[in-house]
Formats: sequence, C-alpha cells, structure tokens
Amino acid sequence: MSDTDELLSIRAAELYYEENQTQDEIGVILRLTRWKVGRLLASAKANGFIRIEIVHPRARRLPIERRLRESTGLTDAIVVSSAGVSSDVELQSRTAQAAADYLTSLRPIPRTLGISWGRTLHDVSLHLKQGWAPGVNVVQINGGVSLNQHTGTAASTAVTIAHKADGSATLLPSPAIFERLETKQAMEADRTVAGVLALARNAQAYVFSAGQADAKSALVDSGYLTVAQIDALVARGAVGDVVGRYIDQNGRVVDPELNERTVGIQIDQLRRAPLTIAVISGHSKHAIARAVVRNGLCTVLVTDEDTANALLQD
Amino acid sequence: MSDTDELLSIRAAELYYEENQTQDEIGVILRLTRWKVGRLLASAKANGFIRIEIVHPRARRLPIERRLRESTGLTDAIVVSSAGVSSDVELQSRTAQAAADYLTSLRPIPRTLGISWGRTLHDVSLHLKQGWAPGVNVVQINGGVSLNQHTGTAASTAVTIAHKADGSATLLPSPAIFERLETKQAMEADRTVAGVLALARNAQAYVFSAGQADAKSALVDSGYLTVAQIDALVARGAVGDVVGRYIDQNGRVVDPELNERTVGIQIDQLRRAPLTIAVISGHSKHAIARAVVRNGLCTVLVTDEDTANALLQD
DNA sequence: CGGATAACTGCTCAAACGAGCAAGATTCCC
DNA sequence: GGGAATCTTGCTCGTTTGAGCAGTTATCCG
Repeated sequence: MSDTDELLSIRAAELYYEENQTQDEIGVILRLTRWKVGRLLASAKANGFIRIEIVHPRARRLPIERRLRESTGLTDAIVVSSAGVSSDVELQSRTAQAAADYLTSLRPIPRTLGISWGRTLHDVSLHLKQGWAPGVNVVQINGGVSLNQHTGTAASTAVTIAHKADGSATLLPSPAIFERLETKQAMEADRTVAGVLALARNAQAYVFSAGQADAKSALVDSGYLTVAQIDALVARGAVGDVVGRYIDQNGRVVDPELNERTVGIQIDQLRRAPLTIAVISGHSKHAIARAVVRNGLCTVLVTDEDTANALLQD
Repeated sequence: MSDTDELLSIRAAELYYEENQTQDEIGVILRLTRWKVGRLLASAKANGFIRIEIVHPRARRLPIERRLRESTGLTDAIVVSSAGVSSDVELQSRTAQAAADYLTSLRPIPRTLGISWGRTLHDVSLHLKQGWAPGVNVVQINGGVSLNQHTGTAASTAVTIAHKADGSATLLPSPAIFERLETKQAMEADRTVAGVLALARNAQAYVFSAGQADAKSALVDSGYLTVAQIDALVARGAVGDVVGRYIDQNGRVVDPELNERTVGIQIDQLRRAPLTIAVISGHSKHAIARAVVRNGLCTVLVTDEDTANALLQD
C-alpha cells in the first residue's frame, strides 16, 4: 500500500471508529468512493493499526486459546485477558474465576473430582457459585496438612468446593512430604489413607495448580521444604512442582528419593488421566506452565494471556 | 443491565471482535436471537468494555479535538494519539508532524507567517515536505541569536520552513533578551530591525510553541536567563514562556521589567491576531498549555492526547 | 517499445446490521 | 391484588457493508 493510502486509511479509521461515520459519509469527506473507504479500513485492520480490546475481568482471548490448542494438543485452553490488569494478584483472581466458570460448565459433570491445594485452588473454590454442580465428591489428591498457621486452608478448599456443589469432600489426612520413607509407607498402608488414595486415583477429573521452584513456594511456606532444599532442586533442573512433586522442563521428577517420600497421586497417573485441568497464572509460573503443557501433564489449561503468549513462543 | 447479561455481552464481544463471527452465528452459539446479540454488543460498547485504539504515528483523536474546541472556544484543535508511545520525544515528534500537516493543509495559504524558535518549531520545520506551500514569507517574531553553541538553530528553522515553501525568510537579527533596556531600545530603533518587527506584527498567521518555566527552558540553555532567574519567575507565578515572555496562569506577563527587555512581538499582539497556532506537547508543558489556551493566546492548538485531556479537566 | 501480468477501481448483489415498533413480560406502588 | 408504568423481546424495513467481478490502469521485463 502506498504511503498516502496508509495515511488515508488512518484518517478513515478515525472517522469510522471514533466519530461513527458511515463509509459513505467518510467518502464524501475524504473525496473517495465508499468502496475505496471500505478497502482502506480493511487495510488498516490488516496492518494492525486498529487495536480492539475487550476490557473486562471476565474477558477471554479466544484467538490465543485456539492457537494454544492447535500448537500443544490440549483438548481445551482458557485464556483470560490481561487488559487493564495492574497486579499479578488481580490476574490470578481472574484466572481462578475462569477456572470456576469452566468447572461449572463442564459436561458431563464428574462424579468424583480430584483436587490439589494451594493459593490458586483456594481462590477457585471461593469463585465457585453455590450450586455450581448437583452433587460432586471432591477428593484431595496430595497430602497437605500444613505444618504451620495455614492449617486448614487445604481442607477448607476441598470442603468449600464440595459444599457449593451439594456434594461431599474426602480429605487426605496426611502431610505432603514425610521425612522418612518408612513412615510414609506405614501411613499409606493404613486402610483409611489407602482408601482415599484409591479414590483419588480413580477420580473422573482432576483440577490442580502448580508452584514455581523458588523460596516463595507453598511447600516452603508450609514448612515441608527449606529454601536450601529448593535451591538444590533448582540446581538439578527443577522448574516447579505439580501435586507436591518437583519436575524439570522435560516433565521428569527431579529427585526420585524426595518424590518417594511425597504423599499423593503420581505424576504419571496425572499424565494418563483423561481430564486434567491445570490452573496456572502469573509471571513467575511461565516455566512450570511450559513444563506441564509440553509434557502432557494436563488436558485443559486455564491461564492468563501473558503466560499463554509465553507458551506460544516456540 | 443484569449481571448475566453483562457476562453474555462479553462473550458476544469476544466472538464478534476477536473471532469475526456474525451476530447471527453468535446467536446460535449463545442461544440468543440475533437482535439480542446486537443489543448486547451495543451495551458492551456503551459500558466501555470495548476499547478501540488506532495505533499509528499519524493517528489523531477527533472526539478529544471536538470537546476541546467546544470547551475552550478554539477555532481548531489538533490532538495526536499517544497510543503506543513510549517516550516524550516520540510524542513531541508526532505533534510536530501534525503541526506540519496542519500548516500544509491551511487555507487560505498565509503570505506572511510569523514563527518563534525552539526545539518544537525546529522539529516542525523538519517534518514539512518540500513544496508544502507555494511561496510563503517566513518572519521571526522574537529575538533568538543564541549565545552559545546552538547558534543558528533559530535561523535555520525559519530558513528551512521558508525554503521548503519556495518562499523567503526574514530573520530578526537580535538577542532574545537584552541586559539593559537602553540597548534594546536602540536596537529597535534601527531601521532594519524596526522593519522586521513591523513585518512580524503584520503577519497573517503565527506559529509558536511555549516553554515550561524550569531549568530545562531553552532560554536557560541559550544563556539568556540563569536558573536562579527562572526560580524567581516561578516564585512570582510564572508557568512558562511564550515568544520569550514569561506568563502566569492568567496569561499575564510576570515580570514587566524583564518583558521590556525582551525583543519580539508582545503577548497582546498575539492575542489579537486572527490566526495563531500554538504547538505544545509533553507532560512538562501542561501548565503553560493551559495558560495559553485559557487566556486566548492561540486560536489553534496542536498538542498530544495527554495534554489535551489535562486541559479538559475543568 | 510492447505484450504480459499485476494492481486498482467502480460496480452489482446479497449478507449483515441498526432503528424503530408493537406485543408481551415485569416491576412498582398504592 | 390490580392497574400503570417500565422494560424486554422479536420483528419489519431501510441502511450499511463486504464479496466478487469486469473493465481499466499501472508495472514489469524482455
């Protein structure tokens, strides 16, 4: 397109989008036929001069969702817009809301829903509406009795999700990580715990988040791991954790010994499940999000625009 | 509008603006009639959820221009978009380009054009195209032989503008400010200088910029004023200068004695002229822009979106 | 220079859209 | 509880717009 046509297309766009003139009226003003005006407007769009944004907390980015599905093989992708967002917290809240919406519209409704715990899942539970589903059994899929003041947030997440669906919650009454392997094995041998784990393994759907591998991880916060231990994991290639298990960018468990002492379903069980919904948002989680998606650890991803764009850079 | 309608309007907007579906198709997807979809889209627009931006260096903001004309009584206002601009320099370049465009399209073409000097006007001169007008006599309206290395930029501005219009430039060979009143009066008594000043007073149109009242002013840079003198002017209410004369927010000369020693046309002559084009851009110039516009020192304002919005806050 | 090819222009025609209307639903208020 | 007022809905009709096409102009390349 010639230089003067480019300028004309801008003038036309101003009149069309800002002044709400018809292409006919613009034609009169710019001394062009209305067809020329239509072509100029089309070229302005094609050249990316026209930027249309939907500014709303519930806005999604459908084109990015589509590209994500196509490039990763996810069965579904939910990408919330980050237009007009100032903080990571707000972005995470939007993502949690979108995850709650997705769960609500999920068909068929899963009878048993396996969930992990953490800030994100808790956020999702709060965004669900009372009666979001008619009777769902929620089961925890990894250990999570907190060692410090946060006690109960893991349980409350499961209970809230179940309660709002007029269903029941099955809690996994176990720490996330044991210090000694023998203790963990003894725990798992217990009939009650074994029953919960069996239920978790047979859930029809899973919802989980992921943590980045750094000092701000929930596992550090809860006292299961020290900052030094995290650093050692990072040194061995860890990018973050999924259901309490640290993985590298190839989706492999970084520390098999630590992994053995971790209570909950295995990474491979997640990988084999037909419906696994990962909810991952925030700038610090791009690496772990990539690891989860690239290695088939989830079939559905709920995330934010920036994380999604990072995943598309390949 | 109900809450669920708001959500629907966002879903509809996503499909309409991002996926290019017709309202009919959206109706099928969301199980609504196409009229309902149309109304939802209209409400999304009305609620400001749809933001349309024209991202281009030459883009203007026509609605702001109109509001500016209506609220200030300017005969014309040119407001350049600041969408996608990262630096003040870029914004000023856009504004200068717009001023050059405005001059080029000006009808009737002024035979004599009075101009000030400075970074902005120089920028305008560079953006003008060769042959922008068929013969214009450009005359300097304030003194400006620089005292330091920048010598010649004032003259080159005038010469460039004239040259590109196949016209002639009449320079005002005088300092901007004299130290002694007597010297200034002697200078003005000179036949040549008096002739230039008379020409300046009778120009058919004026183009000028304005400087903020701080240490970065061109008058400090050129060595006519010290930082201490500027501070004193600010203490007396100065918000900036126009054609070398410092004014307060009411458009009045702050220091009459200094004003007397300043060479060039008077503020009042500017105020009485039928066509005075002020080119003012940048975040540091909001105050002086307000003073210029509110007190009728210009009939046409060329500025940026942010400055214009600041002017509309009243 | 000239023939082939590409780009552009103005048009017809059908799809898409918005304004306005009348019927139906809902809310309000006494 | 009922009547008035308001809001919502699905529609008709005229306007606005985009797709596709044929005639024209510009450009390229031997």
